[in-house]
Amino acid sequence: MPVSSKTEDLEAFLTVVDTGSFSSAANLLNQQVAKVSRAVTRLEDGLDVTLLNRTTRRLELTEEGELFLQYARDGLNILEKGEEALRLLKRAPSGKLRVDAASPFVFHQLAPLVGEFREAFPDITLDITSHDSIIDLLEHKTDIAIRIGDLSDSNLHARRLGKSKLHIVASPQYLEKYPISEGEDGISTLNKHKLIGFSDSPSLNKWPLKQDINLQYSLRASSGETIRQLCLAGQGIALLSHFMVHKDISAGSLVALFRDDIVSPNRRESVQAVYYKNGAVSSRISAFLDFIQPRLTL
Amino acid sequence: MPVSSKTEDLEAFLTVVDTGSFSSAANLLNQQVAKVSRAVTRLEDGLDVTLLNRTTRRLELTEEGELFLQYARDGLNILEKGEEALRLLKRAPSGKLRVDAASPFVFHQLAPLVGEFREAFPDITLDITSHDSIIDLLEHKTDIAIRIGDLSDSNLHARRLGKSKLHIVASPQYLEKYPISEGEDGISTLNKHKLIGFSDSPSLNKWPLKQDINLQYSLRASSGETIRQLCLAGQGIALLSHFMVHKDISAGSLVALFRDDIVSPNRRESVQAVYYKNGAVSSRISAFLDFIQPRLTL
DNA sequence: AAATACTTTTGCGATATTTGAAAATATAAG
DNA sequence: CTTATATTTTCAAATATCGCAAAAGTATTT
Repeated sequence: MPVSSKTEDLEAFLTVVDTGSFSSAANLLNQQVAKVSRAVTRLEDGLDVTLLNRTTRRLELTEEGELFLQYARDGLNILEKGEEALRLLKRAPSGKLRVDAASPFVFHQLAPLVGEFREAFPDITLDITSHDSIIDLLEHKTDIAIRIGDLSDSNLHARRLGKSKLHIVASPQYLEKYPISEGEDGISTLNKHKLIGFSDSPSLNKWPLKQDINLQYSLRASSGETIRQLCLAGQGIALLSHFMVHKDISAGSLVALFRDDIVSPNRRESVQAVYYKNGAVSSRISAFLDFIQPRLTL
Repeated sequence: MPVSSKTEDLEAFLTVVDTGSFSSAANLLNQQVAKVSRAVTRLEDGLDVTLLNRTTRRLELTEEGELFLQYARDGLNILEKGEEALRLLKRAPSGKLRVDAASPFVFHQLAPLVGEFREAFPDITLDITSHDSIIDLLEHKTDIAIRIGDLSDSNLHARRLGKSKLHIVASPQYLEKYPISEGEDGISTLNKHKLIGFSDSPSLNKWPLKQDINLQYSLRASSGETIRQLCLAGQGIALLSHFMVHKDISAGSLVALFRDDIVSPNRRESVQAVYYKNGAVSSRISAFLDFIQPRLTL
């Protein structure tokens, strides 16, 4: 049997009992007296009992009212506690948070932030996973996936964390051995070089060049991190995201080839976080994203 | 802080969790799927939290949903128990029932029924009171007042129990000593007789005579029962309700004077029960009235 | 890829409920 | 009887809800 009483009406009933009158209850609830009156009447009609015997001067609980009052109080208190628990949960995020991202992103971006994040949110248990391909969030009980590049349509919510520039890089050692012109003409000589590409990822192998060149890779790897290592080891030229190589470039262990205006000027991969969201975003999720977004170097 | 969740929405949420899908929940609740969907969405919006991560194929409680589920279940269960308690209370009436009636009515009508009533409703504790004047039900915590004659307007509900004929009576001993003509002419001689009237009750002293005679009482009493005793003792002629004297008349200890057509033919006092009623009538009240009404001899 | 089968969500007109303000009604006190 | 105060009712306008159908999402099969 379903519960017929509405919480609003129960609330009104309890307040009337507590304050001893409809008008003071209305005052306390910041409502019209008429509304309170109607609420109690509706409650009584729904329950098919008289809860309060009332005149304009007096108010008395009937025996039925007395009986029901206890239940109404307890029931509402519990619901109220439930709502309060949710509010607390939002205020001080806690629980398990599973984040999935490509391993290079974890390695270069997420891992360095973990320590600080855990200090800020000690009640959140992080679980960082890396999968080769795009995963199903529900199936892997994953709260957030960080994806680079275009999203396939889905009913997930996405939040853009930023854009990462793409660099064409090689090590100084490689370049010393196999020099390449830094000018526009250098691009057309690319296929004469040792190029390193991604296994099974046509999109990542499409370099942002003005000229449409069908690049020939003499070396492939499935992980961007492997490709970076190969570059550092002087194995060739590769296209890698800024977030993976900016330190190497600063340190001089990798060199970024070509000026922006020679390759397609605005070639940037967008970095996005996707997550389920029906109503509000879980506090864990927003805490995490709010935390990392300003700290990322994309 | 008031509870924002509506019981209907909570109910939908719980059913969805229990059945594992919106459509089966809708089926169980005999509602449209759309309604269930909207209910859960409304709940989530109100709480500003995502309770269920759902696709068309899968359904999973979020951590927040898991947390809130417990409270929602408990809260609704308690409210449900409250409503069930009220239903039980109605089905098997119990508790205190305070009935007020004029003492003659108690004496002649109610008292003889008490035994049987208590057998039928062993959980009802009867408290029968008699007050001289019309009482305030709330003030005396009285559930039912039985009143004879016209009611003054009030916001009480009234239920007519029947009408009681009025008899002009005297004892055979009195009549032997002071004979009176049974015909129409006898009425005009009334003021030569010893008449017994009510103290302080003009209405009860207005006899239902065709002729408008200003009756002179040589004896008065405030209680109808006292007047009856005085009549039985041969102290004079009085006007009394059928319910008070029908046994005396049957037994021959009192004589009803004048035929109906000689006094005003339809002079009957209505006997009514009054009680507070906002929504439904308390089960005690209706049990009592349902019980006594067919058993009264008015 | 496209078709299919099933589930949830959304759009929308029709219907029902709720609302605020004022008027009406009820009660107790002067 | 009047007054002061409290509750209920009335009524039109604003909101919300409902049921249906269409749309969108998801996973499996063709």
